[in-house]
Amino acid sequence: MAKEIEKNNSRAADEVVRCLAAKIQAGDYPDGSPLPAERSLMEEYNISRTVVREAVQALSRQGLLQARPRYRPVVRKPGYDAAISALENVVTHLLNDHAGVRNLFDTRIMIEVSLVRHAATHADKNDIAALNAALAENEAAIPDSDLFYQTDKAFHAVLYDIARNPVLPAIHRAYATWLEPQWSQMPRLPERNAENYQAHRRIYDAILLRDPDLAEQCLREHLTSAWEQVCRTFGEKP
Amino acid sequence: MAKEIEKNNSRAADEVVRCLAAKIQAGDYPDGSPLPAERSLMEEYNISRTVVREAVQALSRQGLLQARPRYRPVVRKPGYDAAISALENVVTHLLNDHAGVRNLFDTRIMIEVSLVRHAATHADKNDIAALNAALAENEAAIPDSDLFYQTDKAFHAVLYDIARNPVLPAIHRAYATWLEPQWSQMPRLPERNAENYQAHRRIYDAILLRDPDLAEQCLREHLTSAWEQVCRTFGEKP
DNA sequence: TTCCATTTTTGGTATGACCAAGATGGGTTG
DNA sequence: CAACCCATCTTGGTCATACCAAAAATGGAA
Repeated sequence: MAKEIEKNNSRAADEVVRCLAAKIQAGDYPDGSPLPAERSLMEEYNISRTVVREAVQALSRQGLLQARPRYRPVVRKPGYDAAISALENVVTHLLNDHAGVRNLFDTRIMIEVSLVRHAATHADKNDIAALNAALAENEAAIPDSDLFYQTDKAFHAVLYDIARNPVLPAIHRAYATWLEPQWSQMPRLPERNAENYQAHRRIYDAILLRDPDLAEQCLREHLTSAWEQVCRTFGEKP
Repeated sequence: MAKEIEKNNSRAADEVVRCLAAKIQAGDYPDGSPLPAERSLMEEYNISRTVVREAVQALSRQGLLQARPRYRPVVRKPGYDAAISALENVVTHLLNDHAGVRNLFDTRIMIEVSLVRHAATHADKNDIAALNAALAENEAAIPDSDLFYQTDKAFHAVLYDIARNPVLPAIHRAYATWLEPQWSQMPRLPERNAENYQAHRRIYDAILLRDPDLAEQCLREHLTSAWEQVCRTFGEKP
């Protein structure tokens, strides 16, 4: 009851936001369909267009709507990727300094260490097969740096999939997106690719051996080496 | 050059957003100070108040401004907590179903496992002392469930601090915030507190023994038990 | 100096208008 | 008949203005 009083404290748009969000989640309106026109929402809720636009803007910034500039906002049911995309702007600021990148990269190391340990103890035949396939494509792509980058991501993606937690692949995509600028400026050489492939293979072998400690060690060496490469490229100290 | 054309495609507010964001990051305007009044921004940028408000809303949703309903927006330099708070709304939706909560909780287990393993191998004297102190307060709070909850969080917080990565404490606060609703509905009994305290102690002991595997096992048992408690409370299957 | 009442400032909302770019529909053309 | 093009309507983006209520500033009284 105190709650209503607090909320009464201005913010007419908030109620509309909640209502629309509820409707989106309830399936009415369906995912992928355009939102009703602002002018019709405005009379549906008995509010001014100002408020409608504020609500729409809020929802789109939350990732529940995809609002291209001149087009009708499109409903996008909230997924883990939507959550991640909400972070994008702030993360951009945090990545402005080297320490920020380092901190983010450290969390990636931490997570991937967990993933390979988990894989080394829990991976089933299908997981192993997926890793193997990714590894093969990775090897085949050594001469083509662009393609190698894709297969590199794909190999790591398999690791994120093994845990069967839909949050993790979203996190992986986030890392890939956020750290992309760093990577894209780095020189890409086939010999470097071969090195990375060997690292992937060692990780894979350790998982096959069901040795989490070894897998962790290999993964750490792999990512640490990648980080040192980044530092050399940007002339920063590790 | 194509970029300008794309951006010219509407979005007058975006430029203002970028400009204001830059000024915030540059220190002009200083952190914690209120933003200029809308009407003055409006003449500074030669735009209508509509656009000013849109920009302010955008910035506040990104966490660069803290905009209470009726007050002047306050500048808040982007930190890791700001990033997390940007997630809040979407996460709320994701937590609507049991599976979402489970997925989130699993990531917490994963992260904390990494943390205790790290602590077991790298914690220094100060870290141990901090853990010890948190543990003592935790024990003392067993009879008082509210206080126990605080000290419980504090104990886990120490774990998040040991890795010396500012991202992690922010993540911890996020978990605490997001999972709070689940916890707050659970019965809090001193005997349950005592159980949790014992679990904390076992984790601490394992860290003291420098045994990452044991620490991981204790942590897993602790969190798994907590999860089962949640499931019993809400009548869900694990 | 402290405190309260008044005035000013400022954020929240409503209206109405205009523009330009998408969406629509009907007529023309191959 | 289908593909194409232009006139038109629709709709999102922006602006200007006005009003209200709450916050902040101000000034006078105790």
